[in-house]
Amino acid sequence: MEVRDKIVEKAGELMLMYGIRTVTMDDISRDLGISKKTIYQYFKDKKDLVNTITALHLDIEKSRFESTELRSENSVHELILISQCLRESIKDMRMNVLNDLQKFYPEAWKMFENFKRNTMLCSITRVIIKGQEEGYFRKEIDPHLISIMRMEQVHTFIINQNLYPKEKYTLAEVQMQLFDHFVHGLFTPAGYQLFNQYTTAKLKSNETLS
DNA sequence: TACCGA
DNA sequence: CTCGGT
Repeated sequence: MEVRDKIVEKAGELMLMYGIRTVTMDDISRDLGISKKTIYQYFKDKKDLVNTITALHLDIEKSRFESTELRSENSVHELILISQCLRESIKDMRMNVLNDLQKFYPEAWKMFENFKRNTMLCSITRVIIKGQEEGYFRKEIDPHLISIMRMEQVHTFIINQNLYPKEKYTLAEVQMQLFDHFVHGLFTPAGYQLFNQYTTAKLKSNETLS
């Protein structure tokens, strides 16, 4: 494996775990057993390294969002897959990391915002349109408006954790509630019925697992 | 590894 | 003093 890739991999791992500012260039080089000089042969500065890691991370995320269309049987199923992607990508984001990006790495933060406003938004908008064509989602829904609302809703509750009592709910629980509320405003009776088939099937498979 | 400067 | 950068 290329030295550059090792740097990106290790730095990304450390920064995801401990936050960006708490991981120093010394930490990264020590962990890899290389000199700082070597890192600076591949990256102009720390900002450059952070941007590279962010871009790579978002690239992987993007391909996950773009895979839902092929993997899904219908729009209701795809909506479930997209929400899984959403939850996964939330799980990967440590609040520490997002704050550091927002405050000290504005370029990388912009990448995140673009990702949110492009990839995630497009996925949701597209699945809503598909669902309307298939008769599972209500025609009265404006796909563009409602997908923006959904996106902002998800994001607001990540960024602003003091919106809900943290001792009472986990972020995952909050997001599940929001998802449930969202889909039930979206479904036609046929969509609702199909959705329940998926969720009860999921419960059964969980029972066999445990 | 030592060192400088923010 | 800490940490990015030389």
